[in-house]
Amino acid sequence: MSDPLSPIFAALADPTRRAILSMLLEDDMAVTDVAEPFQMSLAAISKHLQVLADAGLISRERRGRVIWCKLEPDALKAASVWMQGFGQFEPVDLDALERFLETELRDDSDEDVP
Amino acid sequence: MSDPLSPIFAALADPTRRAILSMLLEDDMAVTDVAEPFQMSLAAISKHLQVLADAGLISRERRGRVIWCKLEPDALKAASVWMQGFGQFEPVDLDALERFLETELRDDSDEDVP
DNA sequence: GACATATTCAACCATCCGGTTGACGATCGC
DNA sequence: GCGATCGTCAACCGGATGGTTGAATATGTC
Repeated sequence: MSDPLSPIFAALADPTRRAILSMLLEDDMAVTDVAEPFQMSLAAISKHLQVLADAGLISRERRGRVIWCKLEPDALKAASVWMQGFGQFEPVDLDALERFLETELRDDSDEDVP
Repeated sequence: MSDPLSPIFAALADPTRRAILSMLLEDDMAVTDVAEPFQMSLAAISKHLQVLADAGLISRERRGRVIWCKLEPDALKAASVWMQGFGQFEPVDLDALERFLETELRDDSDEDVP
Protein backbone atom coordinates (compact mmCIF):
# COMPACT_ATOMS: atom_id res chain seq x y z
CA MET A 1 0.00 0.00 0.00
CA SER A 2 1.90 3.02 -1.22
CA ASP A 3 -0.46 5.86 -0.28
CA PRO A 4 -2.58 4.97 2.72
CA LEU A 5 -3.68 8.52 3.46
CA SER A 6 -5.53 9.33 0.24
CA PRO A 7 -8.23 6.66 0.60
CA ILE A 8 -8.66 7.59 4.25
CA PHE A 9 -9.26 11.25 3.53
CA ALA A 10 -11.41 10.40 0.52
CA ALA A 11 -13.54 8.17 2.75
CA LEU A 12 -13.90 10.98 5.29
CA ALA A 13 -14.93 13.44 2.57
CA ASP A 14 -18.51 12.14 2.50
CA PRO A 15 -20.96 13.18 5.24
CA THR A 16 -22.85 9.89 5.02
CA ARG A 17 -19.65 7.99 5.71
CA ARG A 18 -18.70 10.32 8.56
CA ALA A 19 -22.16 9.76 10.04
CA ILE A 20 -21.65 6.01 9.76
CA LEU A 21 -18.34 6.29 11.59
CA SER A 22 -20.04 8.28 14.33
CA MET A 23 -22.65 5.58 14.67
CA LEU A 24 -20.02 2.87 14.85
CA LEU A 25 -18.24 4.85 17.52
CA GLU A 26 -21.13 4.02 19.84
CA ASP A 27 -21.20 0.33 19.06
CA ASP A 28 -20.64 -2.33 16.44
CA MET A 29 -23.61 -2.60 14.08
CA ALA A 30 -25.10 -4.87 11.45
CA VAL A 31 -25.23 -3.52 7.89
CA THR A 32 -29.02 -3.33 7.90
CA ASP A 33 -28.99 -1.35 11.13
CA VAL A 34 -26.34 1.01 9.79
CA ALA A 35 -28.56 1.65 6.77
CA GLU A 36 -31.75 2.20 8.71
CA PRO A 37 -31.46 5.96 9.48
CA PHE A 38 -30.54 6.87 5.90
CA GLN A 39 -32.95 7.35 3.07
CA MET A 40 -30.80 5.66 0.46
CA SER A 41 -30.85 2.04 -0.62
CA LEU A 42 -29.17 -0.72 1.31
CA ALA A 43 -26.87 -1.31 -1.66
CA ALA A 44 -25.67 2.29 -1.48
CA ILE A 45 -24.84 1.91 2.21
CA SER A 46 -23.10 -1.35 1.42
CA LYS A 47 -20.89 0.52 -1.04
CA HIS A 48 -20.13 3.22 1.53
CA LEU A 49 -19.13 0.50 3.97
CA GLN A 50 -16.87 -0.97 1.29
CA VAL A 51 -15.14 2.40 0.86
CA LEU A 52 -14.66 2.68 4.61
CA ALA A 53 -13.31 -0.86 4.77
CA ASP A 54 -10.94 -0.28 1.84
CA ALA A 55 -9.59 2.76 3.67
CA GLY A 56 -9.07 0.60 6.73
CA LEU A 57 -11.46 2.68 8.80
CA ILE A 58 -13.79 -0.21 9.59
CA SER A 59 -13.72 -3.98 9.47
CA ARG A 60 -16.59 -6.34 8.77
CA GLU A 61 -17.11 -9.75 10.23
CA ARG A 62 -19.82 -12.21 9.27
CA ARG A 63 -21.57 -13.88 12.18
CA GLY A 64 -24.36 -16.06 10.98
CA ARG A 65 -26.19 -14.25 8.26
CA VAL A 66 -25.43 -10.87 9.78
CA ILE A 67 -22.29 -8.89 8.99
CA TRP A 68 -21.06 -6.80 11.88
CA CYS A 69 -19.24 -3.54 11.22
CA LYS A 70 -16.62 -2.36 13.65
CA LEU A 71 -14.61 0.83 13.85
CA GLU A 72 -10.85 0.47 13.22
CA PRO A 73 -9.37 3.56 14.83
CA ASP A 74 -5.80 2.99 13.61
CA ALA A 75 -6.45 4.31 10.11
CA LEU A 76 -8.12 7.41 11.47
CA LYS A 77 -5.19 7.79 13.77
CA ALA A 78 -2.83 7.74 10.81
CA ALA A 79 -4.65 10.66 9.26
CA SER A 80 -4.82 12.46 12.57
CA VAL A 81 -1.10 12.03 13.02
CA TRP A 82 -0.42 13.39 9.54
CA MET A 83 -2.41 16.49 10.41
CA GLN A 84 -0.48 17.01 13.59
CA GLY A 85 2.60 17.14 11.38
CA PHE A 86 1.29 20.58 10.58
CA GLY A 87 2.04 21.40 14.17
CA GLN A 88 0.63 24.48 15.83
CA PHE A 89 -2.64 22.75 16.63
CA GLU A 90 -2.92 22.61 20.35
CA PRO A 91 -3.82 18.97 21.05
CA VAL A 92 -7.46 19.49 22.00
CA ASP A 93 -9.39 22.74 22.08
CA LEU A 94 -12.58 21.71 23.82
CA ASP A 95 -14.55 24.78 22.79
CA ALA A 96 -13.71 24.21 19.16
CA LEU A 97 -14.44 20.50 19.57
CA GLU A 98 -17.88 21.24 20.90
CA ARG A 99 -18.62 23.77 18.16
CA PHE A 100 -17.55 21.46 15.39
CA LEU A 101 -19.29 18.39 16.73
CA GLU A 102 -22.47 20.46 16.84
CA THR A 103 -21.93 21.58 13.27
CA GLU A 104 -21.28 18.04 12.17
CA LEU A 105 -24.40 16.77 13.90
CA ARG A 106 -26.58 19.45 12.34
CA ASP A 107 -25.13 18.73 8.89
CA ASP A 108 -25.75 15.04 9.20
CA SER A 109 -29.36 15.48 10.20
CA ASP A 110 -29.92 17.97 7.38
CA GLU A 111 -28.43 15.83 4.70
CA ASP A 112 -28.81 12.21 5.63
CA VAL A 113 -31.57 11.74 8.17
CA PRO A 114 -34.48 13.83 6.94
CA MET B 1 -21.60 27.03 4.61
CA SER B 2 -23.47 23.94 5.69
CA ASP B 3 -20.79 21.23 5.45
CA PRO B 4 -17.31 22.63 5.88
CA LEU B 5 -15.65 19.30 6.55
CA SER B 6 -16.36 17.52 3.29
CA PRO B 7 -14.39 19.92 1.06
CA ILE B 8 -11.54 19.92 3.55
CA PHE B 9 -11.23 16.14 3.58
CA ALA B 10 -11.75 15.97 -0.17
CA ALA B 11 -8.91 18.46 -0.62
CA LEU B 12 -6.66 16.38 1.62
CA ALA B 13 -7.47 13.21 -0.32
CA ASP B 14 -5.02 14.06 -3.10
CA PRO B 15 -1.26 13.54 -2.56
CA THR B 16 -0.35 16.45 -4.81
CA ARG B 17 -2.44 18.77 -2.69
CA ARG B 18 -1.00 17.38 0.52
CA ALA B 19 2.48 17.96 -0.89
CA ILE B 20 1.52 21.54 -1.72
CA LEU B 21 0.34 22.07 1.84
CA SER B 22 3.64 20.72 3.13
CA MET B 23 5.52 23.13 0.90
CA LEU B 24 3.42 26.05 2.10
CA LEU B 25 4.10 25.03 5.66
CA GLU B 26 7.68 26.14 5.11
CA ASP B 27 6.84 29.48 3.58
CA ASP B 28 4.38 31.41 1.43
CA MET B 29 4.95 30.74 -2.27
CA ALA B 30 4.05 32.07 -5.68
CA VAL B 31 1.90 29.81 -7.87
CA THR B 32 4.71 29.24 -10.36
CA ASP B 33 7.07 28.21 -7.58
CA VAL B 34 4.46 25.86 -6.13
CA ALA B 35 4.14 24.23 -9.54
CA GLU B 36 7.86 23.89 -10.19
CA PRO B 37 8.58 20.53 -8.46
CA PHE B 38 5.61 18.80 -10.10
CA GLN B 39 5.55 17.34 -13.54
CA MET B 40 2.05 18.48 -14.38
CA SER B 41 0.93 21.65 -16.10
CA LEU B 42 0.64 24.99 -14.37
CA ALA B 43 -3.09 24.94 -15.06
CA ALA B 44 -3.43 21.67 -13.18
CA ILE B 45 -1.61 23.14 -10.17
CA SER B 46 -3.79 26.22 -10.42
CA LYS B 47 -6.84 23.99 -10.14
CA HIS B 48 -5.39 22.18 -7.14
CA LEU B 49 -4.79 25.56 -5.49
CA GLN B 50 -8.39 26.48 -6.21
CA VAL B 51 -9.59 23.32 -4.49
CA LEU B 52 -7.41 24.08 -1.48
CA ALA B 53 -8.67 27.67 -1.38
CA ASP B 54 -12.32 26.59 -1.68
CA ALA B 55 -11.76 24.29 1.28
CA GLY B 56 -10.31 27.22 3.21
CA LEU B 57 -6.95 25.53 3.57
CA ILE B 58 -5.02 28.27 1.81
CA SER B 59 -5.54 31.87 0.79
CA ARG B 60 -4.15 33.66 -2.26
CA GLU B 61 -3.14 37.28 -2.48
CA ARG B 62 -2.10 39.07 -5.64
CA ARG B 63 0.96 41.29 -5.26
CA GLY B 64 1.98 42.75 -8.57
CA ARG B 65 1.72 40.05 -11.15
CA VAL B 66 2.58 37.34 -8.65
CA ILE B 67 -0.07 35.55 -6.60
CA TRP B 68 1.17 34.45 -3.20
CA CYS B 69 -0.26 31.32 -1.59
CA LYS B 70 -0.45 31.10 2.16
CA LEU B 71 -1.45 28.29 4.47
CA GLU B 72 -4.65 28.86 6.46
CA PRO B 73 -4.34 26.45 9.37
CA ASP B 74 -7.81 27.06 10.81
CA ALA B 75 -9.57 24.84 8.28
CA LEU B 76 -7.13 22.03 8.88
CA LYS B 77 -7.68 22.53 12.55
CA ALA B 78 -11.41 22.07 12.05
CA ALA B 79 -10.82 18.66 10.50
CA SER B 80 -8.27 17.77 13.14
CA VAL B 81 -10.73 18.69 15.86
CA TRP B 82 -13.44 16.58 14.25
CA MET B 83 -11.09 13.61 14.29
CA GLN B 84 -10.30 14.11 17.92
CA GLY B 85 -14.03 13.76 18.50
CA PHE B 86 -13.26 10.10 17.94
CA GLY B 87 -11.26 10.36 21.13
CA GLN B 88 -8.80 7.70 22.11
CA PHE B 89 -6.02 9.26 20.03
CA GLU B 90 -3.30 10.35 22.35
CA PRO B 91 -2.54 13.93 21.28
CA VAL B 92 0.82 13.28 19.65
CA ASP B 93 2.61 9.98 19.22
CA LEU B 94 5.98 11.07 17.96
CA ASP B 95 7.03 7.65 16.71
CA ALA B 96 3.89 7.34 14.64
CA LEU B 97 4.32 10.93 13.48
CA GLU B 98 7.80 10.21 12.24
CA ARG B 99 6.78 7.01 10.51
CA PHE B 100 3.88 8.61 8.72
CA LEU B 101 5.73 11.71 7.69
CA GLU B 102 8.35 9.45 6.16
CA THR B 103 5.68 7.48 4.35
CA GLU B 104 4.08 10.67 3.13
CA LEU B 105 7.37 12.03 1.90
CA ARG B 106 8.25 8.82 0.06
CA ASP B 107 4.81 8.68 -1.54
CA ASP B 108 5.01 12.27 -2.68
CA SER B 109 8.39 11.75 -4.28
CA ASP B 110 7.21 8.58 -6.00
CA GLU B 111 4.06 10.08 -7.38
CA ASP B 112 4.61 13.79 -7.83
CA VAL B 113 8.28 14.64 -7.94
CA PRO B 114 9.89 12.02 -10.16
C1' DG C 1 -37.06 -28.64 0.95
C1' DA C 2 -39.31 -24.15 1.02
C1' DC C 3 -39.29 -19.69 2.35
C1' DA C 4 -37.74 -15.41 4.50
C1' DT C 5 -33.84 -12.39 5.85
C1' DA C 6 -29.21 -10.26 5.21
C1' DT C 7 -25.93 -8.67 2.12
C1' DT C 8 -23.57 -8.21 -2.05
C1' DC C 9 -23.09 -8.19 -7.19
C1' DA C 10 -23.86 -6.32 -11.80
C1' DA C 11 -25.31 -3.20 -14.93
C1' DC C 12 -26.49 1.28 -15.68
C1' DC C 13 -26.65 6.46 -15.24
C1' DA C 14 -25.36 11.27 -14.12
C1' DT C 15 -22.00 13.85 -12.23
C1' DC C 16 -17.46 14.99 -10.47
C1' DC C 17 -12.35 14.82 -10.73
C1' DG C 18 -7.70 15.28 -12.41
C1' DG C 19 -5.36 16.06 -16.19
C1' DT C 20 -4.41 18.21 -20.98
C1' DT C 21 -4.06 22.11 -24.46
C1' DG C 22 -4.81 26.69 -26.24
C1' DA C 23 -6.54 31.23 -25.72
C1' DC C 24 -6.96 35.08 -22.76
C1' DG C 25 -6.17 38.98 -19.18
C1' DA C 26 -2.80 41.38 -16.10
C1' DT C 27 1.33 43.23 -15.05
C1' DC C 28 6.27 44.15 -15.36
C1' DG C 29 10.60 45.88 -17.83
C1' DC C 30 12.29 48.21 -21.50
C1' DG D 1 3.63 50.64 -26.64
C1' DC D 2 5.82 45.82 -26.95
C1' DG D 3 7.16 41.69 -25.68
C1' DA D 4 7.77 38.51 -21.90
C1' DT D 5 5.99 36.54 -17.65
C1' DC D 6 2.24 35.10 -14.33
C1' DG D 7 -1.90 33.02 -13.72
C1' DT D 8 -6.62 31.70 -14.91
C1' DC D 9 -10.38 30.28 -18.09
C1' DA D 10 -12.73 27.19 -21.32
C1' DA D 11 -13.36 23.13 -23.65
C1' DC D 12 -12.33 18.60 -23.77
C1' DC D 13 -11.21 13.62 -22.24
C1' DG D 14 -10.98 9.28 -19.53
C1' DG D 15 -11.82 7.37 -15.30
C1' DA D 16 -13.75 7.54 -10.57
C1' DT D 17 -17.85 8.32 -7.55
C1' DG D 18 -22.53 8.05 -5.69
C1' DG D 19 -26.74 6.64 -6.54
C1' DT D 20 -30.45 3.37 -8.62
C1' DT D 21 -32.71 -1.29 -9.63
C1' DG D 22 -32.93 -6.24 -10.08
C1' DA D 23 -30.74 -10.62 -9.70
C1' DA D 24 -27.76 -13.61 -7.00
C1' DT D 25 -25.71 -15.70 -2.79
C1' DA D 26 -25.76 -17.15 2.14
C1' DT D 27 -27.72 -18.23 6.12
C1' DG D 28 -31.45 -19.13 9.45
C1' DT D 29 -36.32 -20.95 10.29
C1' DC D 30 -40.14 -23.78 9.57
